[in-house]
Amino acid sequence: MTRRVKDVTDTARRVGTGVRDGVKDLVSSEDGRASRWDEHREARRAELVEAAVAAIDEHGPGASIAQVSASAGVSRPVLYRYFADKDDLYRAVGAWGAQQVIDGLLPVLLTDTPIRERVEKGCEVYLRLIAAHPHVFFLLVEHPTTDDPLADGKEMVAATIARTLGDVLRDLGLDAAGAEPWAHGLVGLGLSTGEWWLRRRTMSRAAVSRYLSSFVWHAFEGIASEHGVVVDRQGKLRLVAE
Amino acid sequence: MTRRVKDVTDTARRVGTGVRDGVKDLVSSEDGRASRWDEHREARRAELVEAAVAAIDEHGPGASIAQVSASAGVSRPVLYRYFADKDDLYRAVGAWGAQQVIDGLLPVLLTDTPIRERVEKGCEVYLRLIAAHPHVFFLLVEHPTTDDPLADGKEMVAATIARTLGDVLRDLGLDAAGAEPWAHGLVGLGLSTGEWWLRRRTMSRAAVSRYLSSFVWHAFEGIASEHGVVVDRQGKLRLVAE
DNA sequence: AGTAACTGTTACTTGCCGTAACACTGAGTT
DNA sequence: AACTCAGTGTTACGGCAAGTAACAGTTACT
Repeated sequence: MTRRVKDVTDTARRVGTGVRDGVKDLVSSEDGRASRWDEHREARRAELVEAAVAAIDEHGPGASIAQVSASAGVSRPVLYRYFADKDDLYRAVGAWGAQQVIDGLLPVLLTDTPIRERVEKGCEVYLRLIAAHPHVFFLLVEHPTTDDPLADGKEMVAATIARTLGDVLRDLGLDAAGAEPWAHGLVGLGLSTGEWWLRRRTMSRAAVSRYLSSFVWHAFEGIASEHGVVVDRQGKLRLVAE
Repeated sequence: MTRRVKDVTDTARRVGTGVRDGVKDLVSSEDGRASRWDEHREARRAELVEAAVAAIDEHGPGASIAQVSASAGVSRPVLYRYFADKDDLYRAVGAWGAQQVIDGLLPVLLTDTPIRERVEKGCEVYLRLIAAHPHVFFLLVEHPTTDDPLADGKEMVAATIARTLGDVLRDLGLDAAGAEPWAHGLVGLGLSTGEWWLRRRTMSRAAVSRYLSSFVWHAFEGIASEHGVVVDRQGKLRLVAE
């Protein structure tokens, strides 16, 4: 797995004839032969990511390209049409996993039940999700982070959390600079706790979930209250005079 | 980097003649020609780990065996006399880094200044340490975790924290089962926050340190107080009637 | 009809890990 | 003093997995 960061659009370039690179994006001069594949590529990429997920489920996070392509039922060069290299493919898998987590988590966090309940439910959901694809989860953990929040799984999740957390803080008129470090820290907290749990399995999901959520919750509440924000009896945040 | 876990003592076995495996550890029958190297091996291993650290500092966490051996001034096969494979070597590097962290952290955490101060100081020290060898730190982050707490860096730190945290909880007569998940979570929290900081460098160390320590501190205090343990004015823990 | 952008293949190159085979040194054994 | 064990080190090889080249077939737009 190389560390080199490649432009995601390389895939397109690799195939291009070079002739069509000049004045090209004028609306009328579009060649239908070029554009008709645009959505197909996306679909195919997604399909191959699914195959990769299956291969990783089966062979572990170190699954080779050969195993992935076998799982997709094609030969290896095909993969290289859609992904610049192994790293690119595995980053896409990471993004897939992250999306799963985000999709599972956001709805839970954005209800208007008491905050602590949301945190507890969120942990529960999170643990359930990672247990569904442990190997993919390990891949995500181990995979080197890139700086691109769109490509890297951990970054995707962290960015999402940072955004929503920042919103909350700003709404309360608090310093929002902490959103980023806290979000990344939170992600790490989840990753390591999850990894420990999945590897050891020495504790029920419910139990880890309680420990995890109490960690998160108390950190949140403590920080809030230090800045004059308390949680009232309905479980809502409220700014009180300091 | 293979995932296979190898017995650390393989190195010794690989060289053994096979004849001397039977009744051997009787005190008198020791052959001095065998034993005289025992400490030397340790020393050499440590020396090679140092070289690996230097190579990683220079070439990044993906440094090849060739680069490490070059940095040590020897040829590659030499490395394989002391380390079963690349994974073994890099695990040793991880252990080295973890030891740095533990050595730096424990003295700070075990003073008897107010607890919050210790946490803050600890974060500060931690961030300073990882900034000294960012690439080694990244290696540690990415390196797949093994189940052996003696070999894996993250596990080493987590185990240490789990032990001391467990002691504190037991002293207070509280449920200590949370020590493990919390310790691992704490490690992840530190790893991810550290990684984010080192990669982006968008915030001063002092600032991250404050955010990190407030996260940790409030989690700690909140959990404690939920179980009837408060922090008094001297910053000491005190069990109060519930 | 012609062609652009795919579908896919087999066979190759390259890079790096890990090992084999061999020569030398120096302290401990006999 | 002769022997031998556990080291020191080398160069050269084998093998696996990533990534590329080169080539053949298909389908819808021009």
